[in-house]
Amino acid sequence: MSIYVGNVSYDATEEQITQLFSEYGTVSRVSIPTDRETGRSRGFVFVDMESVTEESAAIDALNGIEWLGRSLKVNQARPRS
DNA sequence: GTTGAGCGTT
Repeated sequence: MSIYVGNVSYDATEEQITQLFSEYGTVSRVSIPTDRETGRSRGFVFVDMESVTEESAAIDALNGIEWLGRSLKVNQARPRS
């Protein structure tokens, strides 16, 4: 069970993501995939929490909010291919 | 600037 967060600012850090999501539960993992060539954030992150209840709460609360100047798109993550 | 890795031949 993990959360996908799209449209995230390139300036966002794991720590900032953790703090944001910790408001709604315990963050067990944060992943910010970076572009292999440029080393830059790709503009989205993945967050895992300790229970589906917490994840649902976080998705519900954070989807669509403005954060670091960007409008977050928070969804249930798709499985990695 | 919207879904994570790896470079492996079952």
